[in-house]
Amino acid sequence: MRVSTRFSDSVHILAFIEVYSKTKLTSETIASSIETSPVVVRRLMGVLREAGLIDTKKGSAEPKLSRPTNEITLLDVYLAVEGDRQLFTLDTSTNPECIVGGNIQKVLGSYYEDAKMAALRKFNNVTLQDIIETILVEQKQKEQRQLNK
Amino acid sequence: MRVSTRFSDSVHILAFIEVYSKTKLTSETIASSIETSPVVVRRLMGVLREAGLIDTKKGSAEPKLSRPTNEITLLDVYLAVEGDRQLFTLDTSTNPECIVGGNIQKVLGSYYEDAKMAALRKFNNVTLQDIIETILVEQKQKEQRQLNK
DNA sequence: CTTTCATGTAACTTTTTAAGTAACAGGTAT
DNA sequence: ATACCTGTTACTTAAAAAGTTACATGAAAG
Repeated sequence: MRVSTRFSDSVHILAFIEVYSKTKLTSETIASSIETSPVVVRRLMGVLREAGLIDTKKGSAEPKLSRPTNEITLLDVYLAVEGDRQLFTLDTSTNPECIVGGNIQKVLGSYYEDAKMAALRKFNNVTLQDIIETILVEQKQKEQRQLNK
Repeated sequence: MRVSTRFSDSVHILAFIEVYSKTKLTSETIASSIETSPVVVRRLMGVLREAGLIDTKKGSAEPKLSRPTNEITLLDVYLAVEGDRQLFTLDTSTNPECIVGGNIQKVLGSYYEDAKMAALRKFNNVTLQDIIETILVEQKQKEQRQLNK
């Protein structure tokens, strides 16, 4: 398949809404930062709205975060857009008559779960505030490097 | 895109080779346990061979593990088939002129790396021997449940 | 030594999933 | 009332992996 960038783009949208909260936040504007189409942005924002992460009003370009940035974690965003889709993909059609084929799904699946959980725990410890603050620090460094030239 | 089951299928192949080491191990036989085509199996086995996990001989249906099962980890298999592909996908085309678009890749990317590393560390602690022993225990439980009916 | 069977590999097709595009009904606001 | 924007549907395109076909070449048994 085409690799999904929905998680990545959703974090982008949330960070953008916060960083540019003083400006006009049309799906067009946000799309130009992500370099995608406005429809893709509106679709993702629909998902984020349903997950209770943002508030939007039809017809009006004023999306707002539903909670402070330090109360939104990467895990919240991940779960909003990916749900409980498996992270490592099990082959779910294996021969049940075979010792290996008949048991590997359950066995491998549980190790996959452990690994996924380890990753999601990391995401639960990172907030949107962390992301934004780090972005702003990176930006200042970048500007300083420009000046030093 | 279609979701890849290569990691899953590769573990399947390795476990199958060990569990059924006394039988004739054609790509056809292995494929019937995975419920896929022999070509897919041969392709994956090619990858596993290049990664030094199995030894095969052209024309002869006698694949062998290159190392004992307790010296092959899920991480070895994962790296063999997935390489260092990103686990969580960054959107790599964002607007560099924007504060968010210009920095989010680096920032999010590093959190993605942390999460991926946490997952891979789990995989590095699980050996093929663990997988096989657990499969065999599951199988015995299954057989016992049959008898109790 | 030839027949049978298997591997390794290339080329092509199909399937799947998400992104991109077009269109539009219905709010919002000046 | 006019201009703009969202939310949503339907359709098209793109990308990646799996499935399929085909075949050259090696192995091994009679």
